[in-house]
Amino acid sequence: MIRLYDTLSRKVVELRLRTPGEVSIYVCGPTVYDVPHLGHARTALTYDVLCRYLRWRGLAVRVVSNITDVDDNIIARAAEAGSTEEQVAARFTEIYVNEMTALGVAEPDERPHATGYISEMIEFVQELLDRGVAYVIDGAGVYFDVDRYPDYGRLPHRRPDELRDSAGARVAVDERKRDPLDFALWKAAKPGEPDWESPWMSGRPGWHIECVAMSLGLLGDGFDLHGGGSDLIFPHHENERAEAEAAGHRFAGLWMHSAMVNVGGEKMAKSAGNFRTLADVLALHDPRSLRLAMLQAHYRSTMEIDESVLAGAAAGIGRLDAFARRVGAIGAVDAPARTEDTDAARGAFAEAMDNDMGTPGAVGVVFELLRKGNVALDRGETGAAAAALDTVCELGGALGLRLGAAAVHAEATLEASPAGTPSEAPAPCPSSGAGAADEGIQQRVDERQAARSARDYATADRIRAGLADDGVELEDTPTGTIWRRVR
RNA sequence: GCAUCGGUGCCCGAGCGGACGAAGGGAGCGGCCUGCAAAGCCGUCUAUCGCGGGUUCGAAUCCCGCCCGAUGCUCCA
Repeated sequence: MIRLYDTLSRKVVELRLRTPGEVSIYVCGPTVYDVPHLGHARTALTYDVLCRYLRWRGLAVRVVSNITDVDDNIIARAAEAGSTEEQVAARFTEIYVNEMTALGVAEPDERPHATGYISEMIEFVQELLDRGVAYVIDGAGVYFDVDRYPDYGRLPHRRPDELRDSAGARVAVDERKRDPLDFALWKAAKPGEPDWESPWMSGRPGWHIECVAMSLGLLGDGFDLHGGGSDLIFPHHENERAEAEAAGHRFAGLWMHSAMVNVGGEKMAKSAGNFRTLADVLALHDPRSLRLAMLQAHYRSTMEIDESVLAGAAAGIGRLDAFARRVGAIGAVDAPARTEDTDAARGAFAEAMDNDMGTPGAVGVVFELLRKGNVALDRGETGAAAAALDTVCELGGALGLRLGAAAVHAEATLEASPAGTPSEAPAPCPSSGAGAADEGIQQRVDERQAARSARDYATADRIRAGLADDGVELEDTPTGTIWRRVR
């Protein structure tokens, strides 16, 4: 039974599916007016891991994640850059998608753009107007009438009067609104702003209606799970919920929110001067290191990211890869499909993940199995080691961690038996092989081996040092020397 | 101010009434293995679980108070 924390009920509840075996998920994507930062990475990674795990559990997952490409920030950005809103949105959408791909975040099944759903939004606003839960203010926009939705405030767990007290505290309230809490479904366009025709006035959609139209439009009423960053709980998600339900639609079955990333003890934000772009991190680190670092914290706890955290995770990735190399170096062996250790690991892994996506525990399980695999290898129990590697790869894969991304070169594996043997590592695991450019290196490795055999360690060490200068690292194993590029 | 979440070893970070004699990762140190490295293994630093009360046969886990921090109430992932 898969259980997740539901923001609405504030409880860890069973994930109930609208259709058995199929999970429908909507994740709020970015507003594309700037480059992605670590917070976007954490949110994307959280739901990427959720989907991968659900698929590993045998469920069919359909995930929709939008791109908000009409918004005040985009308009402001276009104005200051002297370009159009379309250009700004297109540029940052491309960057976002590229960086998510680099991060290893799987493409959602659908990535709708808000601008592609304007007519659906207009219909939806009309539906709300027809039901009398929205009203038009001439020249300003169409507003949702919060008083007509008695459940308002349940998601953020605030009573409307509490919310009302702070509404307008920092934002000027249009006094023509019936209630300060009322929010825009449709905004009248100011001169020069992008706009669409509507039955009320030319303008553009409000933020919340965009997600309602896209989620309900693509996934249908009562889809299973709605996710996003915790900073979206209010007002965005609450307003989405109000709009959808007030229009008579059953909305999300479960609300999931991932926590924020802090830098230097504070929420990362441009205004705090601690803004870290994803590109900055990706330029310095293996994307898997960022993923591991985030996996090692629970998705609901605020986490701190700094160089030491990243470096620590990088070392962990190094161990994972080293294990794959060691096992790879022994070549093909008869590996049992399962052992006591792999069965136990699978069980513990699922147990951790089923319990509100306990990735830190799940990662712990993977590392424990890795250690057992290494012990088996040290003992010469190659079958058990290979079985452990298979499972480490499989479980790592369910978390989006691929092993052995760096090329590994080993004579032993070059001579290994044909593909398809039982011990052959599954797809995400390392494959080896030497390209033409590597022949020179292999030759030097062979020369060093010859020197070692002749006990001419001075020569052997000189060759090794030379290779190190060229960015090639060696590891002597019982089955031969393996080498890899470290830069 | 109101609300929510959190304070666990040198660092990150799980656990959330009994299997905790507190996972896992990282850093340091010692040992084993290795011609030497690398990789690996073992050990260690390494835990009065923010402070003070209480409930309980039993509390890191529940309750009360206090201190500290972050977040939300505002565009925000």
